[in-house]
Amino acid sequence: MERRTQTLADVARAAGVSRSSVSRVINREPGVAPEVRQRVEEVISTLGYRPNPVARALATGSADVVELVVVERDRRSFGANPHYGRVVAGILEGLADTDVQLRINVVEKGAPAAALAVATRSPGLGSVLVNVSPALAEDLSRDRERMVSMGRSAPGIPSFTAENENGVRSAIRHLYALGRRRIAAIHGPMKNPCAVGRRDGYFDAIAQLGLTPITADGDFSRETGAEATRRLLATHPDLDAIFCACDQTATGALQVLMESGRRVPDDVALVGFDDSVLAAAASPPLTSVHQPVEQIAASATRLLLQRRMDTWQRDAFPTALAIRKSSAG
Amino acid sequence: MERRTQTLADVARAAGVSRSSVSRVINREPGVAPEVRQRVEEVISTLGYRPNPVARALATGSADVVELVVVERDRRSFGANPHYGRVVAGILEGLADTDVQLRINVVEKGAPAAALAVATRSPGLGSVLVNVSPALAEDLSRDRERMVSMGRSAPGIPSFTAENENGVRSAIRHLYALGRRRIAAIHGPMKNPCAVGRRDGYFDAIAQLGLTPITADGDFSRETGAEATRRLLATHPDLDAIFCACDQTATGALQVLMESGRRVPDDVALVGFDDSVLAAAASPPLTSVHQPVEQIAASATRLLLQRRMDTWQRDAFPTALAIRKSSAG
DNA sequence: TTGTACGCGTTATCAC
DNA sequence: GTGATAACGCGTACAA
Repeated sequence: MERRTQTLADVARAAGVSRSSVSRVINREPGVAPEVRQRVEEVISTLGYRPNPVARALATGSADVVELVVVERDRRSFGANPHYGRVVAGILEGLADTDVQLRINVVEKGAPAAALAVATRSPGLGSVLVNVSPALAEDLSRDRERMVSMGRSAPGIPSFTAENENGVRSAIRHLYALGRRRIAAIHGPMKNPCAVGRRDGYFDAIAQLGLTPITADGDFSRETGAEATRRLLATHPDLDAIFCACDQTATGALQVLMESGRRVPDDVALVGFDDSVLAAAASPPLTSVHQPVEQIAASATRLLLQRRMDTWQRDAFPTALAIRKSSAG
Repeated sequence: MERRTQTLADVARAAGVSRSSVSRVINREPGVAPEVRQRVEEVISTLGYRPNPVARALATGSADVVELVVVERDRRSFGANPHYGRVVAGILEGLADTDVQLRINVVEKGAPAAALAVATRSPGLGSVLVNVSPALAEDLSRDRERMVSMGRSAPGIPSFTAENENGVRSAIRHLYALGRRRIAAIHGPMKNPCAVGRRDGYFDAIAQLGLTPITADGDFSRETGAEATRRLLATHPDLDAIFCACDQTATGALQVLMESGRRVPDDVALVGFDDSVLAAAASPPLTSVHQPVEQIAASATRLLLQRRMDTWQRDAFPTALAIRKSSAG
């Protein structure tokens, strides 16, 4: 019953050809007689043959693996951040029906040794970089050529990102249309290009609308979102709207707003960025700039899957404002 | 510079022994002269030799891979559920310093074909099952022996879970101590053993305290949490506390409670289960039964890593009540 | 205890 | 166009 899994040799024998020919058929190489190709393909499907990826990896020297390289404080914070769940899901989507595996690498912040360990692994199809600084990207590119970055980009590395500026602009305009005129912003870490883009979008929109910018710095975390909100309320007790650089930050802001006795959205409207599960789960539900993280990750992955990848590709995906109660009329 | 990666043969040559001996040293096999072992180990470290996992996999017929098998509606819902982020982080923790990879398999609900596809992959060290029904587990066990289940268990499969009953009991007692006497519960799906355990814990605690049970059914989702809360408020407008089978459900309940004009915790106290990022991010922050998901996943993974795994191991991890504002004094 | 020789399943380089 | 044959790097009976 438990028949040994079929091999290339089995197929060759059944088709009456050599293993070389079968290999050529499998890899869609030219230089095979049509009738031979036909017969081999039939045998393959009747036998249910599937090439052994391990043997192939040994022979070619490169495995069918895509690596996700994430820089985070530690594994815990990687697991707790909803963003990475979406990234993983997106990569898996790009890998569907592909027999390519996903390998996850969490590089702990400020641990160059770990980064080096990552590089010593056997080479794969390439790496998806998330939250990787240009310096580390430079380091990595010494051992691996095929890389693509989500959001953060280093020169020479193709990057896929969301239209951060546009997304924030639409959010600010939305708040303006609601009658809000004292619209504050809590930024993300300025080492992060996405955060920079969102900040720029805020200042741009505010200027265009003839309003006065009110800002506080943060680092994408809930904690700094809360602190920043306290500072903002102290210095600008009359603000009537807050835009946060990400949903996590927005949840912190929401908690402080409620504590301070403000009603959301009646007194202060609140808008986040990401449209993660946190936005939909908040009370009241958060209006948020939707970012197609899954799509972005899937596209980045598919680029890696290509034999010859265009090193200069840079795609920006459109965002869309998901309007919920936290900024209702 | 770019010297070819070191191989077993290189080590053997440098140490003046045969490849077999080097292989034995690497795999810690007995029957090697101490001095030979010593010398080989030195050469290995000076050369910086690392065994090629691909070649090893081909030779042994089994790769250094742990599979995560998750049954979910689709990839999107996998990525959106904070629980899986923690599971992945836990597995990665269990795999630290191990060179073992993680392969993620999202089996779409009601797609037996997909489940079969999972089974056709090359065998690895074993599989961590999450949310897998006993029937599917039975199916899978036909092609793979080494499996361990998180939460849900099928006969013959070792399972790691949290002390669901105890966790809920402590939550209910906490609410009772706060003076709450009309404590409702929103259950999870009864196909899920964890949900069953939490329901049992609720009924048990309620009975011990001499209270009357007030319950509604749910499926761990935010949506059903909201619906169930509406039903509960309609039939029991005087309830003063709700326990939810998971945090997602609790966020739905919180939204409806706020909509209905109830104050949390003043009018109705709320407690969730999981202590996920959703609990800490909610407004007000949710009291929740902390479940050491990462630890559980790491332990399950380490069991898989053992050469001979005890098939009858069943561990239940203690929970701890994380008290926050939603059930404050 | 140590070494020889072969197998794992595929790709790649040659001749033919 | 096709088919031997040698890698790829390692595990492992078996013999020495």
